[in-house]
Amino acid sequence: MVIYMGYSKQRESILQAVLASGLHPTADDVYVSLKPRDPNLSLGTVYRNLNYLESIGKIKKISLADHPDRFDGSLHEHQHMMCSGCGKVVDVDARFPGGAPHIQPPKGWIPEGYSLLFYGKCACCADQSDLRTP
Amino acid sequence: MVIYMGYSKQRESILQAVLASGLHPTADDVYVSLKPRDPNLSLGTVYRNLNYLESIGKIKKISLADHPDRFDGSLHEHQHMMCSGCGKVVDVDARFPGGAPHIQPPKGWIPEGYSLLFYGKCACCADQSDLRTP
DNA sequence: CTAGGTGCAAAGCGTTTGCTCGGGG
DNA sequence: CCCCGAGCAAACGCTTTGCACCTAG
Repeated sequence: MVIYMGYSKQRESILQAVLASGLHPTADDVYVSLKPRDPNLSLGTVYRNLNYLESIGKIKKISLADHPDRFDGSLHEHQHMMCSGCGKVVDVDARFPGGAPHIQPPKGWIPEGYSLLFYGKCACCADQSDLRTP
Repeated sequence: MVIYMGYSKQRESILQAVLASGLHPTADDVYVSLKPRDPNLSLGTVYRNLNYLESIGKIKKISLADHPDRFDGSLHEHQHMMCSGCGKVVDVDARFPGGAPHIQPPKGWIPEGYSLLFYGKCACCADQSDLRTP
């Protein structure tokens, strides 16, 4: 069942790849995972479709400083934590004891939202730091 | 008075340019602002020094999705709001009624911090949207 | 004298885009 | 048939880097 218009085999499998992976794949992750089954697939197509799928709200893009963007098929409100070592991203659910972050917008500005990203070291990158600094 | 070791005229003026500008300049902003007084200055040097100054904690880097990084000479705890139109960044002070954002870190992860960025439309970009969609 | 910084230019990376061809409806 | 979308490769914007020269200490 195709829910959106503008069908193509590639678009379908790119969406499925993001939904299936619980790992917030990068464009290249998606490309690499699909390439074996579809040897003609091109990276440009992956980028185009990921952006398209984001624009129609079927997936979300996670922009990360100094790491390639990642994509997320989970549309419910949640936050992410990124490993500052390897760039891996996991879901976390944040508690805001006093409500969501809020500011007094500067004069003349129209607030649109905020982005909140936690960062830290994942288990395996933490281990590596231990080894390097014994 | 030179507070840090490893002095150079360029490094000094790059630091001063960031401190003097209240506008969270990009590397290129700094380059353009200094070029007239120092025609031999190269963009690579600006990048190198901005990164160096950040690494020793004299300035902070603000990473922004889809816009060049910006640099901030204000070291006190504060937040930023970025215009989704033109990329301009202003300081805002966020109030967290119940304390700063907090999460239960995933098993094995070592939390390091978080980044919080508000976004919206600045006065002049908001005006332009009004004109385009009357 | 020498350690480190500069200037320059080229390369790097992730991402986007122009063009032509192909396949779905 | 027609049009959207794929494939390919080149271009893009920002940033980093290799190398030879220069400069502060």
